[in-house]
Amino acid sequence: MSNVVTRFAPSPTGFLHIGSARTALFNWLFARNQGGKFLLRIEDTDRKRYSPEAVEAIYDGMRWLGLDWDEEPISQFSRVDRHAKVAHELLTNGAAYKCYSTKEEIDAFRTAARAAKRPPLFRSPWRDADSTAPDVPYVVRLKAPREGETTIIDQVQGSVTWKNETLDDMILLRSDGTPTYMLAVVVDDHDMGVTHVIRGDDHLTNAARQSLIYKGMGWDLPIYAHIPLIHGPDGAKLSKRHGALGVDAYRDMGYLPAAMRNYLARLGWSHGDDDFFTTQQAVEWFSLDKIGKSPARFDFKKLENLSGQHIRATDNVELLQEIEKFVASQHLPELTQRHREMFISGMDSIKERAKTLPELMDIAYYFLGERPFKPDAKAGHFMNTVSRGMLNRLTSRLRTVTWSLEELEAVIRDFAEVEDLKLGKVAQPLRVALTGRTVSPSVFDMMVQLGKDECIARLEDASR
RNA sequence: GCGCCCUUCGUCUAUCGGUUAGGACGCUAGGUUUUCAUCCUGGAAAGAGGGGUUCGACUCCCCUAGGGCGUACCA
Repeated sequence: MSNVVTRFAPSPTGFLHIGSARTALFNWLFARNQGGKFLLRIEDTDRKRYSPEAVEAIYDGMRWLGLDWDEEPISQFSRVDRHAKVAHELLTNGAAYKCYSTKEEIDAFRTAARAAKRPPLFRSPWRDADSTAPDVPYVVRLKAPREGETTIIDQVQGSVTWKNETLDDMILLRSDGTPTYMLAVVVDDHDMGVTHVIRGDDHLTNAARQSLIYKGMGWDLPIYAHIPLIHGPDGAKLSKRHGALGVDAYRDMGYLPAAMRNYLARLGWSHGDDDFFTTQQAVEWFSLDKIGKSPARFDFKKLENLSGQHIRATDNVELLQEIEKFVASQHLPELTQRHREMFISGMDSIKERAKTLPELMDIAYYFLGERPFKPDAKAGHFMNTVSRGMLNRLTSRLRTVTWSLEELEAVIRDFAEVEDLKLGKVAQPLRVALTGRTVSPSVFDMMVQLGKDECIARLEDASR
């Protein structure tokens, strides 16, 4: 095992955001590719928003996506004492200072700065003051350098430089003594031994600011990789109005986790011209330098196509397991043993007709449903006195058939010839009689699978 | 406002100075076919704009435009 350690650090917002899921996937792929560790940390310091259910939702999403993590997840909130300790160390070694400015003073400063067209970065008067200070609440601020520049070497963004005058003295510890996100992230990443920070590029500026904390503590910087965000189909930031935001929504729509991983990985990362690949291949191929810098738009059509390809490529027994998981997650009636057997025997012909699990189940209606199979609106057009008569004659012939695929096909083709009909003219009413629908797998395949008794019974239902 | 990032077919992308700019999704014209799919064959479709550098730029540099992110005692 290498020393690579990556982490995924979501806030428990109630669901696993699809964009976060991709970030998690990249961290997971990199760790697995390197033979390192992939850790999970829940950023639950905002207690107003915290709930155990929200944390569970993150785990659920991760499990569904098949992103397994190493070691126990870390609760950021549980580490507040450690964060405060680091803040005080920073205070002691002069890398931070106590700031007694009130919110009102800060607001006034910003308003004035804006009016004077100066940067609204707050310049605390306490930065260079004596530590002999009033006995009132204070915040701990980082004493950020005001001269020179800070450069972040990023595996995706390249070398990015900021003038230090554009970086502020950010707050490390709030006036109530709790740590801010900026401090907590740095301390946790360091303590967890994180070697590679792979996260959304909305954090790029934060990397520069956070690097100053590392410097203040004399810690080594992790390797950064800021990946571009995912946008909606219209190019705008992915939001509620684009629909499906959480990975649970994709599970509910019946996409295969493998397809999801494939699609998400391909959004912003490439391996030559490969579009369709297994998770194992993605793990083998993954590298940070093949991640692009521009944001990608979410394309449902492509996801759907990939989902269909994965369904077709999945082993039948495995696919049945996916169906059962889906059925359970949607609280649908459990499959019976007969259903399972029918799925296995008919899978080859139904799986090439479906792009999602619900579609798969819809096509399986011919054995999931129960007799009698009443024709739906479209199918009804195929049932009339003429077709019923034809079907009756066919039924009598079928009673003497031994029901092998070859014989069935031969008999029905011969029957069509005798009736002076094209095969389709026989097959379509037959399909309707057997399934009540105009769309289904091959009638020959279905008949063999359903068995003679069942088919004859359905034909008799239809003749009434 | 300031800072940083981005810009190849409608979409995801390949290309790492020299290609008829390739693939995939989608679209489209056919073929296979008992329906629907699958599958097969073909087609339309791109370097944001303007300057440089160079024998030669999609590729390197600058400017413009457009988009994104950041600029909190949120994370």
